Amino acid sequence: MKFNKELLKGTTDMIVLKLLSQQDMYGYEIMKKLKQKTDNIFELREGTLYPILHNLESKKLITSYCQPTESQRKKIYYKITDKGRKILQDKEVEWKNFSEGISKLMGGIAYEN
Amino acid sequence: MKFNKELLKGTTDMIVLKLLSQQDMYGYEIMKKLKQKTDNIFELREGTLYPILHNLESKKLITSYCQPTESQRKKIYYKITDKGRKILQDKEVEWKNFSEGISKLMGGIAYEN
DNA sequence: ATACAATATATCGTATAACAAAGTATTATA
DNA sequence: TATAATACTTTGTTATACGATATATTGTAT
Repeated sequence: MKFNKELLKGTTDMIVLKLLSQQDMYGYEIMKKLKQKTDNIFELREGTLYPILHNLESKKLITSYCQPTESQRKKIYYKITDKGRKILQDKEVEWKNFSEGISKLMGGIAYEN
Repeated sequence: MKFNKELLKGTTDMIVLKLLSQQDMYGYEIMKKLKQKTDNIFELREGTLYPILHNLESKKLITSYCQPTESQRKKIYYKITDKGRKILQDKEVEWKNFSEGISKLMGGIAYEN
């Protein structure tokens, strides 16, 4: 990643919920999709993503199911819930407030006090 | 504050350096200035700010001095160094990359995959 | 005059969260 | 047939913001 990983804190739930709001996905797919969508700028590692998914599920913001398949490979699909979409909206507003605040601070003209 | 405090992580050094790039200030003044400049949206508490100032000073990004005064009150003024200004620029670029990445993800149109 | 709020700095313990690393197992490829 | 990629899990580490508490000075209200 091209930035301090600390910056990511507080945004991961929003990112995962957003991706799942567009389509159901399994964990590994989310990792790949995030990298691909952001030209490798954003990345969530296994040790970060899977605990997040378990946590979101425990809060009923997403649900999981196993796609019926002929292979032995375990794939756990996740689907965003109505509650999840609501929380996603809240988090988007929160992010907007925060990033606009930073912009105001950082983009501020030198003479303003 | 009107947002998840986790969002602040990774941005505090940048914020403090930015404020000090505009004028020398003492700790308490920085706290007040930040609140005032952002209409109470942003806030750094003592337990956050003072350790940050000590840390930035240990890294030579800021220096401190005591303004000569008739009062007994201890006020430690901080001044950004050339190194501090350089690091501030780096952090601003980092923030730009990060926030643009989030925008791309969150503002993305639903049909894009 | 006297209590209380605001100013000013400091530090310790706590909580959260992202990551690295290591582990297990399946499927595809060289 | 070994290796890489896929797929999920868990444990320990690290960074960092905060709450709480402490100390002391200065200003204000009763």
